[in-house]
Amino acid sequence: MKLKDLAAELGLSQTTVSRALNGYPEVNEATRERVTEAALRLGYRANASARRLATGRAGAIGVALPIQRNMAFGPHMSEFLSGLAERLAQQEIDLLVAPLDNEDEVPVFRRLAESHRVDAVIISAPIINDRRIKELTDLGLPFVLHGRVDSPLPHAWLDIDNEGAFRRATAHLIDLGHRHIAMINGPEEQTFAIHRDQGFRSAMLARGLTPDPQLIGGGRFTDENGLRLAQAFLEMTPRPTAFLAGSMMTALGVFRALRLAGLDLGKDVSMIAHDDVFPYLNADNMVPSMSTTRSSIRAAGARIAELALQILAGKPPSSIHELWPVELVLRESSGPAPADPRAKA
Amino acid sequence: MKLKDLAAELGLSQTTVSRALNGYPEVNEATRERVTEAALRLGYRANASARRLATGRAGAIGVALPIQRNMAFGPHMSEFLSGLAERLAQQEIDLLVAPLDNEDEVPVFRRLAESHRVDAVIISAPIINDRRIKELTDLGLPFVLHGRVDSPLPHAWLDIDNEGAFRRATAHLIDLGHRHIAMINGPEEQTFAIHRDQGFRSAMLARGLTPDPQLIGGGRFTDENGLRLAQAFLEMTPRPTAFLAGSMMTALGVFRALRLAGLDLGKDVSMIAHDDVFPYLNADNMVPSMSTTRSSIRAAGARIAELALQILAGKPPSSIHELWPVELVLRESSGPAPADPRAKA
DNA sequence: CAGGTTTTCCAAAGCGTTTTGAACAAACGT
DNA sequence: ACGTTTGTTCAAAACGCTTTGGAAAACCTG
Repeated sequence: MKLKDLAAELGLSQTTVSRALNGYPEVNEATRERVTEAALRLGYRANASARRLATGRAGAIGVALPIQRNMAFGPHMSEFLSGLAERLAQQEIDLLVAPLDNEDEVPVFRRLAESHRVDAVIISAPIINDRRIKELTDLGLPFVLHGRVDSPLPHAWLDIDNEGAFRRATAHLIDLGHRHIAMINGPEEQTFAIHRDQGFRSAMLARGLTPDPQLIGGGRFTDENGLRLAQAFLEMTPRPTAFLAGSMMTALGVFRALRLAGLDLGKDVSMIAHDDVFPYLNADNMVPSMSTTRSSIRAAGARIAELALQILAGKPPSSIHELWPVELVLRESSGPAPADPRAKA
Repeated sequence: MKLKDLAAELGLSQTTVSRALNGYPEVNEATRERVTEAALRLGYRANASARRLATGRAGAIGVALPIQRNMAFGPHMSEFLSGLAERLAQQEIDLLVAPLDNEDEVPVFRRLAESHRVDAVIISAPIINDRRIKELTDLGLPFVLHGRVDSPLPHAWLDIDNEGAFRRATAHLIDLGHRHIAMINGPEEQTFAIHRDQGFRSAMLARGLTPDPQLIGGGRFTDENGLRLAQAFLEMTPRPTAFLAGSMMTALGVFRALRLAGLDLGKDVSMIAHDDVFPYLNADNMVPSMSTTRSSIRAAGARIAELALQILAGKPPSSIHELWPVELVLRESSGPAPADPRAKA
């Protein structure tokens, strides 16, 4: 069933049928109803490729999916995608997942752009001097950045306030009497990790404390990495009485390290972790329940999709900047520093 | 830069250039080289929409992404997608993610099919009497099923041996002396959960044991659900000395329940969990390390993409059935049953 | 070298939409 | 009554590719 058939069926021209279905004003309301009814009845739906060719719009938005083992964002990705897809579906815009085998997204985006496969792309997790900003600008492919990076080029971005979140979390731990706070950050080249580091340091310095470089580590958000770093930190003197963890996955690793060391979370040691809000891993249900800096990555995805649509509708990317606040949710894992913070393990 | 321009640039016809680029035999090898060189140099890439319109192929494969809070497969999805995307990228086939707001995939697939947006779809997690098999067959939209379900209609599927995996795991626990084994399964309407249940029961019955209905539960793969069920089971008399968990997420919940009950995993109580192999959550790094039935969901995704491509290449779906064996990996969490299995909590 | 094959290339006809430019009728203003 | 809008419809021209059906050129074969 194609447009031609439908038009013939109705005794109308293709033009009129097309316009009726696409909501153009210059068609009689009675005719429009007749057309939509027939389209529904006969199960007509415009061929996506033909429409795209005719309109010049791809009707799809691309997102690069890092597929390597060492990618940092495994569990986050599906939540983020859900958010994106949720919003795009309302507009019948497709979400195109482009796998990245090596870490270089640029040729992938070049291919997408040159073959007119997508109208825009979403990029995530910028590093310092991220090449993608420039390359996409040169390519003329609109994009929204999830995260934030210094760049002279105007571009749309949405980020959460990583700096503020970790500043507040750190300040809270200090208020609880903690002096030796360990920081388990994300991969150090990521700007969000840099921002978190800045938040951590500025809170420490503001209270006259010096961050201990021996208690600062970073890396992928895996349970393994959390375990390894936490174990190393617990061997240090003075031993940290509090941990900041960049993700729930590393927090799980810290959990285990504490357990192995026979330490009681929430009493001997405190922890605040960043929570991206996974439906299957709830900070509230942990034992003890986990204090977190919380921000839904799914909500961010939905909003980013919305922003991408706005850009396609003509809004200048340079006018799109959103910095989302992050909640600090205090639960059982953060408590007052123990009496003798220098106690050995 | 379009085909016409490129042809003009080379002093050739569009036909020849198109054929040269698409690897047709009837073009002089020297000409082909000239063409490919020029295409590369000038950054020409065929417009995807135009090509699709001309060939009638969508050049994309669809997958439904459940976006509801209560979806069962959060963390699995991104791994599975990675697998799919990885394989499809080699063929320059797009992966289209279609969000599902309600649980009914059929209208979504109907839309994809009618608008010729995809050439095939992947469906996952069948339930008993799954409507999708019939609907997709009626729609004429090729598909591969990830999972398995009884259906008179011929169709392609790939599944892991859930029944065998849980039979072996259960048998192993029985061999270790466990008599009261709790089962924390997936959502009961899912066929994989049914298969796992069958494996569990058959192993019990084979050794003359009766599964205790009080110790069998199911539900979504969340830490919360694992915690809740494990806590309930630990209150039963006789108390279970071993747990089977359907996923790493529920296993995390069981971990916590044991901890709250002051029980030592691997000594007081044993556990074997199913592991879909997440790069960010490693059974080996848990404390104690976790015995698992292991099968990579990413590998399954890659293979399923391959099968979908084969179907598009003309292979009959009815000839495509793969049942993957599941490894049983024994680690510290499974040990001999304690001396007095009837000990109260 | 005539006749037949094979190789290499091309013009033009699709693919199923949207969109442009125009046509026709009905309604309007004077 | 007549030009002028206004509302509604249409035929035909894109959109950028693939593919069909030939045709010209080059290469055999006897």
